[in-house]
Formats: sequence, structure tokens, C-alpha cells
Amino acid sequence: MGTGTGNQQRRGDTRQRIQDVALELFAAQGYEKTSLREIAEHLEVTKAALYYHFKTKEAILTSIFEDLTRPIDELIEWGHQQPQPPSLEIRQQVLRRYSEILVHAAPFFRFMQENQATMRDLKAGESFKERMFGLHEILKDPDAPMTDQVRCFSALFTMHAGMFVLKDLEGDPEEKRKAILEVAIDLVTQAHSGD
Amino acid sequence: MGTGTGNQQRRGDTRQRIQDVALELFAAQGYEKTSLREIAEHLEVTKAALYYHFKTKEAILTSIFEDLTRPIDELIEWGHQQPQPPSLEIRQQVLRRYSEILVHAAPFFRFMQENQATMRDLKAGESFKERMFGLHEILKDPDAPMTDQVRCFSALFTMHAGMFVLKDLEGDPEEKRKAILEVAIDLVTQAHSGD
Amino acid sequence: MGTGTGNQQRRGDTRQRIQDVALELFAAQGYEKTSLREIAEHLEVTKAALYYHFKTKEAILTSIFEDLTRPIDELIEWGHQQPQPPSLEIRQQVLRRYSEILVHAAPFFRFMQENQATMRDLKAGESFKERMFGLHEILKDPDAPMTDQVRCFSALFTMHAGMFVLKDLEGDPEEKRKAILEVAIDLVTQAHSGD
Amino acid sequence: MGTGTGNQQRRGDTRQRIQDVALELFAAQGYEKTSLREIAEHLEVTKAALYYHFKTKEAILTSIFEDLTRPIDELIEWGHQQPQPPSLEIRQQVLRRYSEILVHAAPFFRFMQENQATMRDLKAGESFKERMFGLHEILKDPDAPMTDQVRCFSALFTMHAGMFVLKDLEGDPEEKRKAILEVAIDLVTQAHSGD
DNA sequence: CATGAATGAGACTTCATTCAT
DNA sequence: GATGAATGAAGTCTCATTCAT
Repeated sequence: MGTGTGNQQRRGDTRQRIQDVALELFAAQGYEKTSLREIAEHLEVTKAALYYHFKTKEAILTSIFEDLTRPIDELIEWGHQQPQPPSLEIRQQVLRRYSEILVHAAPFFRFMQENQATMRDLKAGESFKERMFGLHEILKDPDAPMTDQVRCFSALFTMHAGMFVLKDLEGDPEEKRKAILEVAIDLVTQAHSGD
Repeated sequence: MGTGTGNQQRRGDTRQRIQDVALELFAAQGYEKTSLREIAEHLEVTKAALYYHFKTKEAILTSIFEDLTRPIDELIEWGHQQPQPPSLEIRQQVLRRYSEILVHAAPFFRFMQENQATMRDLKAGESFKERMFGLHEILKDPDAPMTDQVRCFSALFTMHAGMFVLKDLEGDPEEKRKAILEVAIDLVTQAHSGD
Repeated sequence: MGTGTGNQQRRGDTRQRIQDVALELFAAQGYEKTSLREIAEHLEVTKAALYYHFKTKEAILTSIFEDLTRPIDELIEWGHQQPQPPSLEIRQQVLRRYSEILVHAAPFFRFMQENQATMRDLKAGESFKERMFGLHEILKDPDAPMTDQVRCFSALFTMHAGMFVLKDLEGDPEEKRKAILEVAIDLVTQAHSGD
Repeated sequence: MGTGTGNQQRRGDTRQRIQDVALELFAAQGYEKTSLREIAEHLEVTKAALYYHFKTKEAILTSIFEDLTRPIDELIEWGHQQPQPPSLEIRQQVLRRYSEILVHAAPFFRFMQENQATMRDLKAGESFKERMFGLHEILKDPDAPMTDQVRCFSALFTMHAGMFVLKDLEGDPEEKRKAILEVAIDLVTQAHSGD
């Protein structure tokens, strides 16, 4: 707040700071309702500075997306290297790992969840859907009945929606997270046992 | 509907037509990315005409919301008149009815699902969340363990997400819908039996 | 200039006034260096008002172009209805008429002459070239030698360039105009007599 | 060109390379529509590097102008050393030399022709007009009638416009060039003989 | 010789909204 | 019931330019 100092180690990390602030605001207000002016003001930079680091507004989002989405890619890749169809143990581990990923980048996934309409015609949106299907791919058994496939999807979505509900529902967050994961694991377990 | 009325049925139903077109566009592109100009053009009216029927853009959305959301209110009310905690039979019926509601106003619920960020600070958004909690209220048993409560939420979200997935997943739509309902019912059944 | 009045018969003629002011400024400063802000200020309107009447900046130019270019189209059409190859009398008359056209919309043609680079990739620019070729078409004899064809082009360009030179060269404007026309007519006459 | 020098010829000629690329782009797109970013990218340098070599964008243009315009200055100077009024032979030679000059720096003169509006308020633009009048000065006989003076101007402009037409008109380029020169010479010849 | 980072000004454009008719 | 005309605010983006390193 003082004048003179404050913009200390602000050297070379501007790009990162833009991403951070942008995500924060995108998550808080939505993508469309967040203007570049706002982002710039939060950073105490000019709008033009943003354009030095990113070609367009969408590019900011895309870059965030790429960074925060990488763990999912790695999870999918790992999944594909496991024997098919996946054992129950594998499935459960996929969910556990995914839960971990969601928690570590919660604001981002909340954003994705709440801005589907916006993302729909952005390249990043397409990629995200692909990743969801990718996850489903490694969870499901293609020869299982439709209900079991739905269960796998349900497990995924339950965890996503959990993100959104966690905030608005009473109870201890960590306990809720565990309950959600348990229900999700239960779903794939049932999908496995063939019920 | 009558015979021989020609296009005079277009008299006085402008308000309805605005709602229809607006919903169509909101669902297709999102709320923010749909401008009043666009809506007016689709209707071959001027923007000013919209303002004769609705005070603001948000009012259009709100009015749609109120119309399409009424069945949920009725469902909730019905639920509240049943003995508490609800029997399994009741719970299942709530889901069946809800599924029916979702299907009959699919574009609207798809819209709600994909525009959460936008809805968040609109009054309608708040109301929607309330309704979701209302449904949860009549599904859940407050004395059941957390996992069971999550299962009830999961049932609800699975059906919502189904709306979104139905389009992009292979398979017969009707069959998918049934599978989704089945999984949801299964979830509340487990919640009921106490694990 | 007094306050209060001044915007009298400004009813419904805004579109025309935009075109007038725009042409004036485009001619004085060039297309790119004339901003919509400037045009709006000259008219004491907001920028947004311009957009009520024209879809884009380019559309303003295009509309001016279409209005002021029509006489050329008519001349070309008239030319095409004459017997081919054209008699000397006809050729001379084409030039005389063209001279008339240039004088009556001098600022516009001066603008076209001085903003070729800008016009090149605008649709209007293409159309203009077409018209020039159209005029050449009705002036030239396709079987005459190359030099005679060049003479016809030269006649056209001499008149155009005249527009530009008239201002900066000493002498009575009307006299200069006549001299230019005479030289141009001379050129097509030579082209006709076969060198 | 030498043996074994590799790309070290790129040392110290950056200034020249900037001019080359800039002219190329100015000619292709116009001055205003060519940004320094674009120039820098074509050269695989940063914008800031341009500022090491030139003080402003306009300075780049000016420097090009000065280089490519020198032959005209020399021609004018040569013309002024000839007896006045100029003999027909002299006049013809002026045109022949000018034609040569135009051809050797065709893109530049094309640029000048197509960017008159832009050049108007640049110093370079003024200089160019002066040079054109300078050429006219050594071509014309001040005591001849107005039509003959126009003819001299026409000869000049015909050659300029030729530059522009050459591209878009059918026929062998070299043949067209000769025809244009012939017509121009014809014009000054007539101007000389007194109509 | 040249780059990386940033700025200030300003461009075109779109939007929701208003109001006299 | 609706239109024509306009506004004020704001948005995304581009540009020429600067300066410490």
C-alpha cells in the first residue's frame, strides 16, 4: 500500500500474475463479466500490458486452461497404460486421483462448471469435454450395460457438482469431500460388479 | 388451434413469442452472448418493442424462469405434504416426476446448467438454487449419514448432467434417459436402505 | 449558430448528413485518419448514433460510393448501347460527360484518387476499378494498336489527375478544366485516326 | 556473393533491410495499415530494434523517400542545366530517363501514387509534389498555351498511372511500357510543335 | 545492437436502455 | 402496441513510442 515499494519482486512474473488474477476474477464473476480493464486494475498495470503477454482475452483463459488441465492429461495417459478393461482397483484410484486434482485447482474447475455456455464455442471448452470423455473412457467398460456406463459418468459429475455444492451446504468441508469421493467410488464399484 | 383463424393467432401473443425466441437463443448461445437486437431480429420486431413487453433484459429471463419453474414448485409442495421422512416409494416418485419435468423443458434446464455463472447474481439464479435445495430437502433424511445425503444430491445432479451428456453420447436417447433415471433411483434407494 | 435552435430540420436527414460530413473529412484527411469520433463530433451526435445508421465505418464509405458512382454506371450503360466500335463523336461525348461527372463530385473523386491504397481491399475499391475499366471499354477499339489503347487510358487519367492538379496549379480553374478536357479529347481523337 | 562469407553480410545492413521490408509492406498494404510490429516480425527483430535505427515510423518512410528520389533530383538538375526553353530532344530524353527511373523503383512510385492522402501532410509528400512540379518545369514552355502545359503534365501522369495499370491490364509488360512511353513522348512533341 | 516490458491514446464496435411519436 | 432515433457506458484490441538493461 505504501508508495515506492510494493512492486518488489514483480520481475518477469507478470505473465503468471495475470493468469492468477484472471482466474480469480473469472471464477468470481464469470468470463464475460470480467473485463480486461478490471484485470489490469487489479494488477495495477495498463490494459495494453496484458496484450503484451497475451494475444487476446481468450488466450489468457486458454493458457490457464492448459496449465491447470495438464494433471488430467497425465491421469488419462496413465489410465490408458493400464490393462483394459480396468480393474476395480484402477477405477477407484482414478477417482481418488481426480478428486485430488479437483481440490488442488478448485476455483478453476468451479469456473469450468459454471461457465459451460461460454466455454462451448471456445477451443478450450472443446478440449475440456474431450478430457471428460477421456476420463469416462478409462473408467467405463464398453461391454457393460448402459446403466453401468451412466454410473461412471455419474461418479465423475458427482465429484464436479460436489465442488459447487461444498460451499453452499452445511457441514465440515473435508468430511463432505470424503463423502463425495466415497459415493463416487461406490458408483464405479457397482458399475464393476455388474449390478 | 382453431380452424380458419389464420395468423391472427399472432395477436397478443407477442409476449409469449419473445419468451420462446429468447429461451431458444439463450440456450443456444448463453445469456450474455445473446443481445436484445438479436432477439428482436428473430422476431422481426424492433428492440423497442421488447421494452413494451418487458422492463429489462433480465425481466425476460425471469419471466421464462417463473413459467418453467412452476412444475418444480408444485413438486416440492407435493413432497412437503407427504409424511416425513419420505418413504422409498415417495422418493422414487419424486425423481420420476422430476425427470419428466426436465425432459419437458430440456432447453431451459440445459440453459440453467450451462449458465450458472451468469445466474449466480440474478434473482432467478438464487431461486433456482433454492429449488434445488428444496428438492434435496424432500429427498433426504436429515438423520441419515452424510454419504446418504450426498447420494440424494448425486441423484439430482446425475439427472441434470444427463441433460448435457445426452446430446454428446452415443446411444438411443430414450434408452439413455431411462438408464439415467434408473441410476438416480438406485442412488436414493441406497440412501434409504442406509448405506 | 445561436443556442437553442440550429438543430431545426434535422429530422430524418441524419443519414444524409453523416454521408456529407464523412465525405468532407475523408477527402480532407484520408479515410484511415478520419475517426468516427471526429465525424460524430462534427455532427454533434454520439458515435453510437452513426452505428444506428450504418453498420460499420466502411459501410459509410460504401454508401457514399454507391450514390456518387451511379452517374458513371449510367454513362457506361449508355456507352454500351451505342454502336461498336464507337464513333469519334461518341468518344468525345463520353469524355465530356465524364468531365461533367468529375466536376460535380470533385471531392469524392479526389478522395478516390488519393486513397487508392485504402480502397484497394475494400469492395468499393474493386468496383471503382471495374468502372474505370468499363469506361475504357467503351472508349477503346479492341482492334487498334496498343498505343491507341494507352491513349484512351491516358485521356481518362489525365482528367482524374487534373482534379488533383487543378488546386495546386496557377491559372483560372474553369480555363484549366477546359484545357484538360481538350487534351483528353485530343488523345481519343488520335486514337481514333489511328496514330 | 563472395565465397565463404556466410551470412555475415547481414552485419550492419539492418538499416537497409528495414527500409526494404518497410517499402515492401508499405507498397503492399499502404502506410497506415502497415504497423511497426509487422515490419519487425518480417525481419525477425523486435519493434524496439527499429527505434535504434530510426527515430519514428515516418523517419523510415522519409529515408526511403530520400534514397529513391535522388535520381529525380539529378534529372531535374540536369534539366536545369540545359538551355531554356528545352528543345524537343531534351524533353524526350527527360521522359525516357524518367521512365527508366520509374521502372527501377516501381514499388516505391506505386506506393506514392496510391498513398497520396497519407503523404499529403508528411514532409516527404510535400517534397514529392515539388519534384513533380520540378519535372513539369523543365518540360514545359512557360509561354506556350495552357493546353500544351497540360499536355506536359499529362505525359508525366500517364507514365505514373501506367505503373498502376500495367499490372491489371492484359498484354506483355515490356510492350505496354514502350507504348506508354511513346504516348508520353507524343504528348510533349505536340506540346512542342504548338498543337 | 538490440530486447523485454510497459504505457497512453485512441480506434472500431456493441449493448441495454430511453423517449417522443 | 410498436417504431425510429439516439445515448452513455463499456468492451476488446492495436498502435507508435519509451526506457532500463
